[in-house]
Amino acid sequence: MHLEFRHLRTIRAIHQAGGLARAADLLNMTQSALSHQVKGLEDQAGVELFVRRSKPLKLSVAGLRMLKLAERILPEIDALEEDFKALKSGKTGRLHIAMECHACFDWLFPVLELFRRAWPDVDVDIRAGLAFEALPALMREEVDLVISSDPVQVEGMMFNPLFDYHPMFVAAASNPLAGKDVIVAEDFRDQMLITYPVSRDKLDVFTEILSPAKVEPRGLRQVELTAVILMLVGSNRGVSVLPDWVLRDIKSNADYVTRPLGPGVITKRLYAATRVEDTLKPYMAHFLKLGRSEPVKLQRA
Amino acid sequence: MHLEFRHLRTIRAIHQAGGLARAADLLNMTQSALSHQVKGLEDQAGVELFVRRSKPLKLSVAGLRMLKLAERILPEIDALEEDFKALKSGKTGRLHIAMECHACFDWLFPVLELFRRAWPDVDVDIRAGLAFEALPALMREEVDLVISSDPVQVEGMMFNPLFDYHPMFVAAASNPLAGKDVIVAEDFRDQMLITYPVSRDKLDVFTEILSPAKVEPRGLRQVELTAVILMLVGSNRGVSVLPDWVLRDIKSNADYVTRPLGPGVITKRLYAATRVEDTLKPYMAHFLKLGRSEPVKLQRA
DNA sequence: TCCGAATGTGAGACAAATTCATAATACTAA
DNA sequence: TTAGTATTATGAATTTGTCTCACATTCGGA
Repeated sequence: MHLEFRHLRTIRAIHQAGGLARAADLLNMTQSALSHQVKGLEDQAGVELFVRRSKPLKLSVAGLRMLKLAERILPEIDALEEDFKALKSGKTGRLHIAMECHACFDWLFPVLELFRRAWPDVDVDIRAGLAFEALPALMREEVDLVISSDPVQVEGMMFNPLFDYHPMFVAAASNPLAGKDVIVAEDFRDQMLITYPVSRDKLDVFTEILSPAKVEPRGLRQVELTAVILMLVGSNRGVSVLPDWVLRDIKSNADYVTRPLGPGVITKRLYAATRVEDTLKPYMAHFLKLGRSEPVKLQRA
Repeated sequence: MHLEFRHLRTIRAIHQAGGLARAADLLNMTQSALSHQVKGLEDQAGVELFVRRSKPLKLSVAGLRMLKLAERILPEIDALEEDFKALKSGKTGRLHIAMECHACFDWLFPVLELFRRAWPDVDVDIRAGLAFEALPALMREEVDLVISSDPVQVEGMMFNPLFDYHPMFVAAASNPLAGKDVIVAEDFRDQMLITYPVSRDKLDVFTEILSPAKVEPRGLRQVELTAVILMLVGSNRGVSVLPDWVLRDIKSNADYVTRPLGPGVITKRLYAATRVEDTLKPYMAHFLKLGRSEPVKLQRA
């Protein structure tokens, strides 16, 4: 049975119009075409859809069954078209974010809260699973935005700068290094270093300080959660290097000391990588704007 | 946007098969045709339905939205086809009955009870409203069966005989006519006659007795319900003529007398009129069988 | 950088849907 | 009944759309 949407519309129109000729008008086609179509449909279905004995053509039992289907399905099609229209105009869409940066939760969450309120119809998600390669996933449209501090030139991708930050040294107030104003690579030799569980090329402390100086810390410990890292640091089980925005809460805490890394001032920039065709979408533009301004405000607060 | 079921099937197949070429196999068409179709669909929708960057073609966000629709709608289509198949094989259908015979409730109800148990999927109804013309309604498929005792030759209709009955005279035991063994037309001259509220040509007492003899009863009273007629007769407010099956309950009641009409024995036959094309449907055949056998059993009980 | 697999393109064949003109049929009102 | 009107059916020609075939293109991995 070769049913088509056309047929459902026909059934509905004939029912509404109460007759074939009027229905033909409704559907902008000739009465003849409708007659042919109806006949073909009945042949296909092998069932009489209409009562032909009476002149203003009327639905039969089977026809009514089909009408019910039509009235259930056709609005769904319209809904789909509405959704597509919204998609095209950018009112709706998907914003699945992959973070290459563990500590980014801290500012990303407040930003996403603001975003959700402005774009309730956009499907938001964060993929913290750093196991997979974020940029290829972005290309494959498995995610729509990647937070990263390592911009690369890739066709079809765009690295939108968000804000600058400084990797900061953090240790317990009781740690001997608390006496120094600036921490340099050599200072790590006697320390247990606590980092997120990612490869060294994703960790500022290695890329900016230790690797260039070819210094290896006394020991290394990998911890998932920022709060746990701070706890361990607080009890002097090790030291760490974290973005400054993470440390705003403990700057005024007497148990900790935070120090800039040296010798020179180290500044890093965070980027949001997107597919070029997405960059112009209104909700994406809005998210980028929030991602530029909000974290800065947070740092000041 | 010119969506068709074909497209929904395509979306689903591509998702299932995980690629355009494999999907083409699934749908028994060339990969080329699918490619054309998909392109056309995307043009129509104005939305990218697929991620083309990676080679085994994959659904995009919009594509997934459409997939959801497909998975909701396609099973419904299948269900419809199932229903139609069942309709064709006659498992399901409609049996709306019109009665030209008021008293038929008495045997029809038990018959319908039996029928409902055997054909639960057939939509059963009785239209007692005798206001409308039953046979034209049958033709127009407003009803599917007409109980009648006046067979007529009509193209496309069939009068299936059910059973024979005898119109019987009934009166109060105190009525003078109780003394007679057989009641003839002249006997009605002094009586108040109680009938159903239908035209004379539908009443056995007129068609069989009074009209031929050109006798008019003393008075006429029209009452809707059989039980009320019997009540009035019991209190000797009038006499009546009813089919014998209605009177089986009062045959043994000392308040009433029932007498045959004369001079000759009067036998009438009840028919079930159907449209010829319905007559072969299994459920219809079954109903006719029940209509032939059950009322006879009832009369004996 | 090359190979193989997967998708895209264009022309022609074919099927299906539509239209126009007209016939057949049912309803309505006198 | 019957004429008149409204409604549906039919047939042939035309248009539209979809498929296949053959070939071009692109992508991903060795």
